[in-house]
Amino acid sequence: MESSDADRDMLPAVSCVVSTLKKRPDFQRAARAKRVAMPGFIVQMRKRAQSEANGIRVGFTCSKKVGNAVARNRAKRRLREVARLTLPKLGQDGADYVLIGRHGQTAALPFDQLQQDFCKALKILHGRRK
RNA sequence: GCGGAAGACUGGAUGGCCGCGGUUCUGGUGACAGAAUCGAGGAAAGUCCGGACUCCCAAAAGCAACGGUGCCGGGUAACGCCCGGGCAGGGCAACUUGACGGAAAGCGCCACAGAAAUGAAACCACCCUUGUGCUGAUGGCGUGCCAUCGGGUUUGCAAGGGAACGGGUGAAACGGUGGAGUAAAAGACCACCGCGCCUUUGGCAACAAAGGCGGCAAGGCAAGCCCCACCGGGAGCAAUGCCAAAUAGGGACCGCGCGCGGCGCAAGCCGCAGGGGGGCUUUUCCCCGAGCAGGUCCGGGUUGGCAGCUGUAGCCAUGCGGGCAAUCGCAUGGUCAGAUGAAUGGUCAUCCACCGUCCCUGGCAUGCCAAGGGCGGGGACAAAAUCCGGCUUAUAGGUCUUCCGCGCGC
Repeated sequence: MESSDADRDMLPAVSCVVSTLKKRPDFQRAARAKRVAMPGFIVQMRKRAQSEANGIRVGFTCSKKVGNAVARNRAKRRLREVARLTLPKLGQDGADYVLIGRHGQTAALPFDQLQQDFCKALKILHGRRK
């Protein structure tokens, strides 16, 4: 019982490991792809070629427009938490996601709304790709 | 009690759920999993000074240039920092502010105004002398002019001289006030004050006090150049070292070739000359040119990883001792982030500060204060990036200590 539950949770997690984007060229490629704007953030999504990497990859960007270092760190942490809770269930394998923070709203909006907005944004992106 | 001065501290708390980065241990061939433990600040900020550390310039000394500092003494690894003192401003006081060396080394500037802006000179006014207008007497005649002699008390003009007190200008005018003096006056003279010099005393010193002398000759700006004293080579952890990948424009050696002289068959060696080596000089020392059709070896930029990377000029806690203090010495114990698209959190609940508003109670100088309750808002400035010592700037609110002035009571 427990083991089967664990297996069901583990199997997709193994095939869809969520890793972090670290290279500047990856961000630049994602910036040219499709994007959806929400009140708290902007989401970009790019379908990778198969040879590049495995699993879901996600990156976070908060420019100086967001504020000083404290404000940028807080915005980035909330975006990271949203992605961590949502992407393993709803993300598509082989895609790069980039979340961009916005001045004020990313740190101020209620956390529930941020999550709902992210689900909505993913639905729009995935629907458009078909 | 009110008002003020100086200094120190704090920078929300607790809990639930879900996460992140080191280190150690356990399991596993390994990817990894689990457990334990640690995980931002007083400014982590600005990157403004001083160092440690690393590499580069061939080394040392001197000079020049450039940059910095600038009362004195102490502290420190060092500083432009800190402490104590002096001097000068501010404050009734506690206390506080200060690019605070040199203006008789030199250059430059000081607008406007004013007579004059620095070896002084003299516009108005003042005083003296002389002449004259003027005026008196005598004489002449063309009766209001001329000549001669005299006067200057008052007044006008001119010339020469005295003096630099007064006026006026200015930020500033070759000391200030008073006296005596004179034709009028002036440090020309006298007293006190200021200034300069000398001596003595106190102090390690900056400096202060006292006494004497000089008669005053010496305006400000050095944050304009400058002079004097002291300090400083440059770049910075994206330093620097190592490994791997992928590839050429690079380098070294060999070969051909190569200033002069000597030795030698030759290879080569020695000497001299020349050139190069941080701005210059000296000394010491090092290197040897240009070219290629070749051969062999090494390997740059770039990307990734590892080291540097956190343990010490330490820091923290407690105690003792020296010192007015900054701080120093000793003893014991502890040792506390090391990320790199960058961890140290996300979210929810309750509480504690704080703000706004409403209700009720009390006080009175009738719109304020104090206590209680309800509702709403809501956490200051700001996050390590090689590491230390400082400075500067930002900071909601709260806490504590010492001191000063005023009022009241004893």
